[in-house]
Amino acid sequence: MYRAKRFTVPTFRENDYIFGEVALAATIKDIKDRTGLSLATISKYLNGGNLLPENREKIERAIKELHYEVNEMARGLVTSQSRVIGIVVFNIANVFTCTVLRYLGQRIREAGYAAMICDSQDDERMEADNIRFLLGKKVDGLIVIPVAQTSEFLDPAVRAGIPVVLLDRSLPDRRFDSVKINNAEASYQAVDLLYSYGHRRIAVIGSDSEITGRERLEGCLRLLRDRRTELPDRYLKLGRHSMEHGYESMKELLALADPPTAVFLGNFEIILGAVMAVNESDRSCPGDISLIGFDDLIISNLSNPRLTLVVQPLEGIASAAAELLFRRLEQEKTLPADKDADQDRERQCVELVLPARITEGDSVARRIEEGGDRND
Amino acid sequence: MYRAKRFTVPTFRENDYIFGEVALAATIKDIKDRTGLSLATISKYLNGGNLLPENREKIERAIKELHYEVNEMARGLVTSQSRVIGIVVFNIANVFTCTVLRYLGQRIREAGYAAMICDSQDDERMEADNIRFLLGKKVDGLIVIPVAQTSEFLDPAVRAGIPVVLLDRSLPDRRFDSVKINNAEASYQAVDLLYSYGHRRIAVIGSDSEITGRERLEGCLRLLRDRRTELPDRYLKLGRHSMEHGYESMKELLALADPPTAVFLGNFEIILGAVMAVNESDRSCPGDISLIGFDDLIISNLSNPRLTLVVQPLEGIASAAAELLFRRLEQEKTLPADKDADQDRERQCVELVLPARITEGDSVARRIEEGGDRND
DNA sequence: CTGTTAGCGCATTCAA
DNA sequence: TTGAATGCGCTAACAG
Repeated sequence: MYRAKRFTVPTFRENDYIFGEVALAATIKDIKDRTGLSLATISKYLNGGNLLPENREKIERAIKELHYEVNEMARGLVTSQSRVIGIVVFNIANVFTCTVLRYLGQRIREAGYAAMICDSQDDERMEADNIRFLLGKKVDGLIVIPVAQTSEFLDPAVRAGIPVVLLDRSLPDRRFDSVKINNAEASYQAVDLLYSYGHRRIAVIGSDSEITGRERLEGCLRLLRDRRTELPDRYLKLGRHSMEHGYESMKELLALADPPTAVFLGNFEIILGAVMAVNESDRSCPGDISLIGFDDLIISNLSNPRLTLVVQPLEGIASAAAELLFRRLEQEKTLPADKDADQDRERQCVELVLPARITEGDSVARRIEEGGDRND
Repeated sequence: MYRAKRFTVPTFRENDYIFGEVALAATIKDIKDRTGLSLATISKYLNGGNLLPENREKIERAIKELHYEVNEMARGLVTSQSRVIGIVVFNIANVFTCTVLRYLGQRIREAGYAAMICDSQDDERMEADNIRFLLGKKVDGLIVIPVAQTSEFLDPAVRAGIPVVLLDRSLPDRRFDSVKINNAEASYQAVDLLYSYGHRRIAVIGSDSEITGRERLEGCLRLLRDRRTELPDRYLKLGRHSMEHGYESMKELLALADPPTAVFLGNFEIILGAVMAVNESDRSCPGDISLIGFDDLIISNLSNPRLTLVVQPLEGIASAAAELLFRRLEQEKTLPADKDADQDRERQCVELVLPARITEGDSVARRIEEGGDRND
C-alpha cells in the first residue's frame, strides 16, 4: 500500500487545495521529513511538551503548510481513550431531548471532549446496540437517557470500566450515577396549585408505563390524599406518554356528566393531545377547564391562554450530568487500579435530584368558593 | 439465532467481569489464544469471510465468553475508514433539526454506518471546529446543515477527499451535493393561497439574512408581482429567523391604521413570536387576521385555530441526503484514483430540490369580496 | 480455507 | 531537550 497521490510541496508556496486532486492526509512522518525532527519530538509538541522555540516554530509551520491534523484513530489506539463522550438518547425527535443535548454538548466541549450522539428511537434493542457501538468506538464515558427499565443493557459498559451517568430517568437498580428532577415533588406542587386555586374536581392524565410517569403520578396521588380529595376512577387516565393518550383521555373527561374543573397533564406529548382535544371541543381554557402541564417551554408561548407548566431545569440537569461524568473520569485517573477503591465507588453511585419549578401562565382559573366544586 | 446460555468452564483463565474489577477488553489475540486459530482467520470471520463451520463455532463461542467487541479505532486505523458519518447541524435545539436528525439516523444505520452528530450552536467558528474534529475522527462522509454562508469551512473536507452533502441550505458556490426544498416556489404557493382566498392586504415577516429566508422572500415577492398586488414597505418586515423578530413585527403590523388581513410567516420561530403577539392583542385569527406559516408540524395541533402551514418533507429530505452521500461513497470505491473522473465529479455536484406541500388548517379566512380589501 | 507477516499513525518508554 | 525503537488492535497481502 503506497501513496499514490501526493503533493510535493514547493518551498515557498502554500500547500493549497488543488481542484480535482485528493491529497492523503499528512502524518507526523510527513512533518518529520519536512522539519528533520524526530517523531518523538513532534509527538511531544502535539501533546504540549517542552521544546526549543526554534523547533516549535518549524513544526508549526510544517503543520500549517501540510494541513496536518492529528489522526484521532491512531492516537486513540495508543492511548486507548478517545476523548469522546457517548450520548444515548431514548428519542432524539423530541424537544426535551434536543434541549438537553444542546447543553450537554456545550459542557462536553468546554471540557475538551467531543460528543457522539446516538438515537435509540424508543427501541430497547437499538439502545443496547448503541451502547455496544459506542463502546467499540472507545468512548471515555457515557451519558444515557434510557428507554429500558432495567440496566442490563449497560453491562458491557460496566465490563469495559467506563463511567455512565443516567439522565432524566434513573433505573431501579442503583448501579449508576444519575441526574433527574424530583418528579413526584414537582407533581405534588402542581396539583397543590390547582387545589389552592380552589379546584376540587381534579383529573390526572398520566403514564404508568414509564418511570417518570409513575413518579409524577405518585406525587399527584399523594397531594390528593393529603388534601383529602377524592380521585374517582373516571378522573384518572393512565396510558403512555403520548399525544394519542392525551387526546383521547381529554375527550373522555370532557364528555363526562361531571367533568373535572382542572386537569394535570403528565408530559409534553400529553399536553399536546389534551390541548388539541380542548380546542376541538366547545369548552375553553381556563373558563371551563383549567390545565397544568409537565414539561416544555415552547408551547407556553404559543398557546392561548399561556399554559401553566412545571418546567425542568434542563441546563442544570445537563450541567450536573456532565460534571458527574467528568468527576468520575478524573477519579479514574487518580485511582488507577485500586481494587478496594473500586469497590467503594460501585456502592457510592450518586443520585442527583434537582428541583423543578412552576411557571404560571393563564391556564388555571381561580375558583372562588373554597372547598366548593360547583361551577359558577 | 438463539443460543442457550451455557457454562463452559474456561481452560485458561476466567476473563469475566468481576465486581469492582475492570477487565481489559478482549482482543482478537485473546480469542486466538482461546481457539488456537490465527489472527487472520478470526479477522476473516469478523469481516464476513468463509470458514469451516467448526472454526466459526469456536470463534463465536470465544467471542461470547470473552465479551469480545471489535476495537473500531484499530480497525479504522488500518482501513482508514470509520464507517461513521459526521453530521454537523447549525442548531440542535430545534424541531426541524431534531426531526431531520431522526430520519438521517435511521437511514445511516440502515446502511450499516453510524452517525456522529455535532452542534454548531449557530456559530461559524464552532462549525469550522466541528468539521475539523470530525475529520480527525476520520468520518467517511459529512452531512451538513450549515450556518456559514460560504463553503470555505468545508475546505478541509475537500482536501481530505471526503464527500459532503449539504442539507436544507445550499451554498452559493456549488461545490457540494445538496438537498433542500424549493423555498421560493413553496412561498409562492403559500402567498397564492392567501391571494386566492381573497386577501389583498398581505404582509410578510421574513428574513433577508439567511439563505432560506431570502429564497422564501423571493417567492412571496414574485407572487405579489404576478398578481399585481402591492407590498407597501410597512407590510414587509425583514429581520432574522427569530421569535423576537416575529413578535415585534406582528405587533407593529397590528398597530397599523390599515393592518394587513393576512400575514406570511417565514419560519418556525417567526410563527411562534407572531402567534404570541396575536394572542396578546385583542385581535383573533382568522377573524381579524389570517396567518400562513412556514415549517413545522407540532404546533399545528396545538394552536387554536390550527395553523395553515407549508410543511417540508423532512423524511424525504433526510433520505435523499443520505442516499446522495452513500452514492458518493460507492462511487469512490469504484473509481479509485482516476484523476479525470475526479474532475468530472467535482463539476457534477447534484442539487436536489424537493417540493414542499401546504397543509391547510383554519388560520386563513376566506374573504368574500374578490379583489376587495375592505374589512367587512 | 488458513497462517505468516507487515504495517496503519501515533505515544511512550529508554538512551543519548 | 531530542532520537530510535516498540507496540496499541486490527486488516490485508501473500504464501501454504
